[in-house]
Amino acid sequence: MLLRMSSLFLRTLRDDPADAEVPSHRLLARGGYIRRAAPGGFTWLPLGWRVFRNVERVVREEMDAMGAQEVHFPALLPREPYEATGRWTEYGPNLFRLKDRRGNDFLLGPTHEEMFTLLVKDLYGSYKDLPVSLYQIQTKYRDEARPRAGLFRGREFTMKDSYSFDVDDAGLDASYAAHRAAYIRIFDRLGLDYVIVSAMSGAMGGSKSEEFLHPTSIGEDTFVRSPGGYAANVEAVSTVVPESIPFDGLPEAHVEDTPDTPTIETLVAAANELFPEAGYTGASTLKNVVVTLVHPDGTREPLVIGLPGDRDVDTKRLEAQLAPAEVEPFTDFAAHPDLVKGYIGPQVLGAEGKSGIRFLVDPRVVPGSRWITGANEPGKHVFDLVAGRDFNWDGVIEAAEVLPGDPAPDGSGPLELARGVEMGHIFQLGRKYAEALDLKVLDENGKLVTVTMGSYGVGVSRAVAAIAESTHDELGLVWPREIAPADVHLVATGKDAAVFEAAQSLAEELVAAGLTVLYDDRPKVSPGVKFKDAELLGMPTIVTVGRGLAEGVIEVRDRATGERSEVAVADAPAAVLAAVRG
RNA sequence: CGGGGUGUAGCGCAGCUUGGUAGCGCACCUGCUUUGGGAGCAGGGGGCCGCAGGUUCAAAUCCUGUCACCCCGACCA
Repeated sequence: MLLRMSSLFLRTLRDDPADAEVPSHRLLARGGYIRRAAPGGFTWLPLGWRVFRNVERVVREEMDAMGAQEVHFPALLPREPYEATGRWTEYGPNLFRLKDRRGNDFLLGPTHEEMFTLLVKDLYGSYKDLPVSLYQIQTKYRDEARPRAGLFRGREFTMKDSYSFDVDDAGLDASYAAHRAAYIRIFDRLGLDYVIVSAMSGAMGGSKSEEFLHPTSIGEDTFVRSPGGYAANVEAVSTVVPESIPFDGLPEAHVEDTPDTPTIETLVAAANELFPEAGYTGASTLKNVVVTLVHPDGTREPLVIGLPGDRDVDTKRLEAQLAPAEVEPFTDFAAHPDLVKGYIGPQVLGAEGKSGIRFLVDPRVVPGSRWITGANEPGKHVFDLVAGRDFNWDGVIEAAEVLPGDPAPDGSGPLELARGVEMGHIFQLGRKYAEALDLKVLDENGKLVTVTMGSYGVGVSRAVAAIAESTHDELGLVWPREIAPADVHLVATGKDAAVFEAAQSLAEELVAAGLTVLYDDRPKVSPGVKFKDAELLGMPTIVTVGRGLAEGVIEVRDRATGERSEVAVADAPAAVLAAVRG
């Protein structure tokens, strides 16, 4: 394949687009790879589309290799299947909903669990048909509140999604493992750094879920890792629970005046003034955070979270625990006189308490632990309030923020926090969708059994952005060979006809050998412009035919390392092929 | 969802305070010169000044609304 710059549909920009913040977005726009077409939607230009298809090809090859079969659904889907699983409403405002001319409801698919489940139900009915894994590479639509960072978070994007169908849990484990291995191969081939982290498992009851995160400072997900190899999404981190303490010998609770202590800092200062020998810290206090739970059916319920005062509630962790309910700030103190703003204490909380308000505590609140907390009276706090003796709770919740240095739950050392972007997600769905949509097969005894499923996704368009983000340098893009839009960027400089003839014949030889060559054959363009463009566009090998030709040499340069060498014209094709094929 | 900022040619920006012919650089076209690190000179084409209302003899400019984009925040008991 020969791409001639003189006729390629391409215009590079000298200045960064003002709305592009992250490097990948800036460089992809400047290099003429993508063009913004709508809020959260991009047009792929010829070079960009070549990169996109290369990523897609890697994904497709690995999915095929693991035995998954490719299908293709419409993006425009009817309401009914999504109604059956509750997601028509549960998905909320992120779902693009529309009506046809007769007034029937449709949606633009944000993900396709329902459709795959129904497809298998349509065609298969026996355990002998299973296992089967199906996938598609599809345009997905999510009405994001705030599309961001170019291709990283759009409202239209491309995802490879696959679904496994098995008759039993052992089968699901095998399908899950096969996908996991395929994903490792995919991200290795794409040249993307990744960390496999355990994702939410709690709320879905033991089902397994892992995310492939690409570590980057612009990432939207926070994850943790330990020196001993533990890695998890911050939402999935479980707290190391301290030992319970016997009540014997613990002091009695006592109420103290603590005026003007609206924050934990001021409260700790006041406490240490009252009892200088105690050495109180934020972790000695129990703060009781009120939120409003909004259930999917619209009912609202106040909920109090009790947690050590040195930690804030992590909204993402909280919501992950409470899903599908959503959390909103609590404002309605007027309707709940038992809640004394700023001085809420657990004595009035819980199903058994005076207020009857549900009270969940952090796992660190174990029986026998002693706390300074609100006395349910303005200006007063209670000290030495003992959990399990002086107050009780309705349950335990992992809602406190995870802090650097917290112990890893598997004992592998202190945790560090890092940011990442989700590139892939593998998930044991279990029987949720199969049950909702009644996907059953006959087993070997002729009995109907519900199929168990997994769902697995890779962000294809996002991977393009992540690769650009992770490999660029100050001059421009630096594509890994596997996904570069061309193998070689061949630059002809000067105005000498001999240069263009030599470059042309080299280009033809390389193309004949199977390479894709991006040939800068533009006449009357100065060398500086051509070199800058070559660096911006980021082909892995840059070959220059120019002033060296008089001495019978051309220059071969590696975009990533900057290494350059001169080779004799006659040896050039072989030298370039060697560089490209490593 | 809240706060702040910005919308003027393909890209980057000025003009708006004080209403009166829409400008600059890059890119694009023509000619001449130049050709190893984003060339020079001369000439040229390209604008619903985000959109919709309003005020005015007259609106890019003032007012109202709306949409979009960018940034920050999302709870502090």
